[in-house]
Amino acid sequence: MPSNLGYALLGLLARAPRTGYQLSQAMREPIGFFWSASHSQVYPELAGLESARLVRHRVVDGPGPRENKQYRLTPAGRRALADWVVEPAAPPSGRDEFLLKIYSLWTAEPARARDLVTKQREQHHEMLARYQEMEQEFVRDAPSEMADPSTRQFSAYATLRRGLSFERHAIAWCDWLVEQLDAGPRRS
Amino acid sequence: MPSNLGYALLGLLARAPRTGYQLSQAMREPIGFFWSASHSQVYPELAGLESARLVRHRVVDGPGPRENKQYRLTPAGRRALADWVVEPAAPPSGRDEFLLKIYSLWTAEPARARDLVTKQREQHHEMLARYQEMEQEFVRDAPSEMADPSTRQFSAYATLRRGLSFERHAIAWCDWLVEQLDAGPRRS
DNA sequence: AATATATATGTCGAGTTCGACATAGTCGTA
DNA sequence: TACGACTATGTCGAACTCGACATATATATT
Repeated sequence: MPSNLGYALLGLLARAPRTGYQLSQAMREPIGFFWSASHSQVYPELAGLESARLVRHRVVDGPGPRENKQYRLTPAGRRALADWVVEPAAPPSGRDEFLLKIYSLWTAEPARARDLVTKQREQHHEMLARYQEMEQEFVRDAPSEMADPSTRQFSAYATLRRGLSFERHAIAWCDWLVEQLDAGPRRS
Repeated sequence: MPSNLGYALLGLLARAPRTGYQLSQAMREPIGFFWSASHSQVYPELAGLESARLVRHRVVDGPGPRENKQYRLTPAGRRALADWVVEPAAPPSGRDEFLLKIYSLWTAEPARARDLVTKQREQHHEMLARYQEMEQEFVRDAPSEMADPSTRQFSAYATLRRGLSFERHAIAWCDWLVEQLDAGPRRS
């Protein structure tokens, strides 16, 4: 049984054949927005998927110095992916270093605390801008597929839409927090 | 240098002295909402913090069968926590199994895809209800501290507020997604 | 009286993840 | 022509994480 990373790779290969290097790049972006992995994880996982007969590869020639192994899904791989997709997902273990800091924010100097939050707000703003650019690309390149749930473009757009919503709400929350910090201690 | 888990424990001990068992429970809830860890991680980490002189323990008697080690922060521990809090947080590695499934949703049968999303929506709804109960507890127990950023209650409320906002947006996104799935393939 | 659950602290092994190391050709820039 | 960045595939070790195992008393339920 593949790991989540394995299914991420199967999901990419279901869209198009790719080399290990290309898969590694795709794991940075766009998959990295919700599941990241470095190339040192990708290559062993890919070997595992092949020994489980879920993917196959053939050597093609490319610009690089090494042999290019292009991977594709097998019918069994396609089935494994479709079965996994509809199984309920485990609740996210939810590791957010920033929220962990916020939980202890009361121990910090107020001015430094404010800096931390405004810096985080800026980062969310940058991510939002990046997502908005990606949204424009969808509108440009695949306006009709975006509304058709049976297309790979729709699935990708759905994840992007979650990112947009998430960043907007994170910014609003940062704004609220800065407001509270600026108001300071108030005895009622 | 402690790990993030170490700082989570320091953050709990900055609020009150606790035993390893109590810390393990707190890592489930409320810390678990943004940073989870099982007791098998807590005990070794606690030993590490002690050898770094960031916490100290003394044996007290309790209801359990074993000795109760009650831990507290040292001045150095308090300093280490306050310094860590205001350092910028690393961007979250963002591992969301559900979004990974959504990225491959187009490979699934429409009816099963719909089931998956509505089930996820229900889970978000349950979490929202839980958070709302916790919010009521804040209003009941510490209405004045909630507005004072220098209190531990404010910090905890700030994280709760993020959870509330996150769940509401997640539900709205699920609703949008179900709507799209129900509309089905539309050729324009 | 028996059973299950909570208290309480730990160890162990398997799996996951990350950064660093290794190798080497191509292409654009200074 | 030297340098860095990109292409391309892989290994290695350290750290992190999780579930299972181990032990043993107090309390509540059946």
